[in-house]
Amino acid sequence: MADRNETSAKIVSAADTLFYETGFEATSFADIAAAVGISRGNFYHHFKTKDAILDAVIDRRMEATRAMLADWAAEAGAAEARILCFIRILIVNRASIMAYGCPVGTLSAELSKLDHAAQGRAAEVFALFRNWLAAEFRKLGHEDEAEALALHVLARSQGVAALATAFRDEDFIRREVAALEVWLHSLCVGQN
Amino acid sequence: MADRNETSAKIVSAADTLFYETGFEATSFADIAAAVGISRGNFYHHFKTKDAILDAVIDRRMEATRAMLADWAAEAGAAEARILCFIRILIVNRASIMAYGCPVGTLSAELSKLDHAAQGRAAEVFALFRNWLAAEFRKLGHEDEAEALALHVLARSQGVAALATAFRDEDFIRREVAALEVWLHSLCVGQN
DNA sequence: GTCTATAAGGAGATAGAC
DNA sequence: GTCTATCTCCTTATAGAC
Repeated sequence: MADRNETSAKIVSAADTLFYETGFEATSFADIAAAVGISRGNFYHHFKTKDAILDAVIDRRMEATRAMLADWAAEAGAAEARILCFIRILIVNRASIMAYGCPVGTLSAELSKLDHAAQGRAAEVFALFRNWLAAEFRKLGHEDEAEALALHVLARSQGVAALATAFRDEDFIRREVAALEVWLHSLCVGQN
Repeated sequence: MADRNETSAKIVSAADTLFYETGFEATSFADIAAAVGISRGNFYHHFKTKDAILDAVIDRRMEATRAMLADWAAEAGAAEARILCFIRILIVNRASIMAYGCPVGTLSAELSKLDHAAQGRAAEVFALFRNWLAAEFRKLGHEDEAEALALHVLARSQGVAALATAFRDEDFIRREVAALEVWLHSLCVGQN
């Protein structure tokens, strides 16, 4: 649906980046068209409205997230190692996080303020992480608290991203990631 | 500076609310003028540019934050009780946080994406909380870690606000606040 | 200090030629 | 499938009457 052809895919890819780096509202059709290298007129052949592009961008992010979570499940053997993959995105993506925040959290926040129809779909990207993390915590033996633990990790990582953007402090990111690793390990002792 | 007269103060107050509830970029002069009940023309008599209103709004938030922190310092005796005042804003303001997020964090995030000149001033509101919290942690005897602990509490509360907005989950807020209270108390044992 | 009227430009969106 | 030209609406901002 999102990648009917090459030009459509390029548009969605450029919109994805621009929505992340400058925001949904602040990104104009002209900006996306310029990034792809097509005219504004041609643009409307592929997407009728700005909301249609947003839907395609969220589709793209859903797919990319599913692929990333599947990769982590394939690479790392134990649940603790898999959850560590999630926590360490903060380190891997620290440069873009300090500049633009978390793509999931900032889009969700912006759409909430705009009272946009797609805010529920944006939260589904969050839900993908939440459900994946909860499944991993269940594997660690935390059946009853799995959902709460998943939300806790998600919240900690969102908070780190928010402050990292405000203060541009890389040491802070590393400190918080280290603290999260200690916290996670304390949950695994004797249960892994 | 911000409240030269009554109309100016009304404009800044209305802009403060609108910037929070719908975002800086998405709020137009017409929106603010309509909220105050004045014409767009009159508007420019008080503020020449949109950035000038933003500066005044940040000034207003800085003042309001200083006043709130001073109140907490006056009300609550021990450092633990004061820090609890901060943590419990999440409960007190849960309705608006679930709808629009944290006013400090969401403005900071939006200005970062816009690469706006005022993003540093928006981060100063964060710094007000950080410095105040750090001072309280020092009183608890955590001299060396005071800054790190302050950033940690700030990050936890930012993360809770971000996910509360995405999932509109009040129970989640209460759970995380309870966890923060336990964490804080563990830092106070034998040192308060 | 407040208003109406209006300028100048950019936004989303459309029509139709090639 | 891509383009240019255009439409309409809304934005920030100004001019000038009262």
